[in-house]
Amino acid sequence: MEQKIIDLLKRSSLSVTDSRKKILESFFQENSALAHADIELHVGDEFDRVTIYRTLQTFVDKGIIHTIPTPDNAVLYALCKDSCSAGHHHDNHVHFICDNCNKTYCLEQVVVPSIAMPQNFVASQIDMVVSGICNFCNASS
Amino acid sequence: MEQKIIDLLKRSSLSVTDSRKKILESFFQENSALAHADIELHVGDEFDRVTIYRTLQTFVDKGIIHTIPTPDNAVLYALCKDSCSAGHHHDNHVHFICDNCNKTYCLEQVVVPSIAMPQNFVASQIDMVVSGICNFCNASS
DNA sequence: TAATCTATTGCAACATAGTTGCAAAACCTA
DNA sequence: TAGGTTTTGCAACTATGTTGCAATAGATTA
Repeated sequence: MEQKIIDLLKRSSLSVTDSRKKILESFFQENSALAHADIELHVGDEFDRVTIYRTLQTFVDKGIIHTIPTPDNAVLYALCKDSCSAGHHHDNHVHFICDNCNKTYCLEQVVVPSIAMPQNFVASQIDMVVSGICNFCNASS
Repeated sequence: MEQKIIDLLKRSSLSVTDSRKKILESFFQENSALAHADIELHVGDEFDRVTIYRTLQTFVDKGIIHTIPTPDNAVLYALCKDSCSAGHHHDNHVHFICDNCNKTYCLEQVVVPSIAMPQNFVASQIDMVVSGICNFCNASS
């Protein structure tokens, strides 16, 4: 784990610092998307609020994580797959928000469908967010 | 215009007040989605910030407007079509954000496609936000 | 592994967005 | 137009996010 995280940071040409390691660890431990507040909880008061904001921004810039738009306008972050690179995200998958447990997942295997646009509209990016009940909540009820 | 707005308010069993009229007017004048800040600009300092927040919330509750999730997590509001009613929105259309003029439109004629969900995931709502260049910006370049 | 240079962090202060309680004002009904 | 009810404005507060700058930690090279 520790080594995997260090490798990822080096591969992204980022210096390996305690806060970056701890924050990345949060993402590897949870397999769902995290809000800034979730991360603050996870790392405790070991690091400054500002550091977390800046670290998340750095990770987004480097293509390590991507943001997810949600209907209630909370900012969520999730790990990118390997195909993402700095400044060029490939997260064309659907995001799923569970109304029950409130977790957000990347449905890597569900690709956003292409749609027909009206005359003279040109699409460059499509975000698709589905809400409902996730597999874990369905299984446990 | 004035009468159309008053009718809409009465139909929604809301009392007809100056702020509600002025805020609805903003939506009818602009045919794109509006952020809280846009509305504040439009109505000037005639009404309190808090009143605008509360009025928008009331309109959402009554099915007069709906919110639009955006990739940069700004809250946008747009008029609902007649098929919307209190507590029950039918805005299953695609939303479009222009990267050039930065306006957001409801593409009423483009319906969100249904997608196949993975085992045990059940979808109840789908939001689809497309960004790119709108017809107006394409035509004028 | 010590010296140095650069990148990162923490602090403080600030900016913006949104919420709540309560008294005053506006609206609706009869 | 008098009454009760709803809406508004004000003030204060919370949450969220940003910026500049000095101190610190990480990386590099000898």
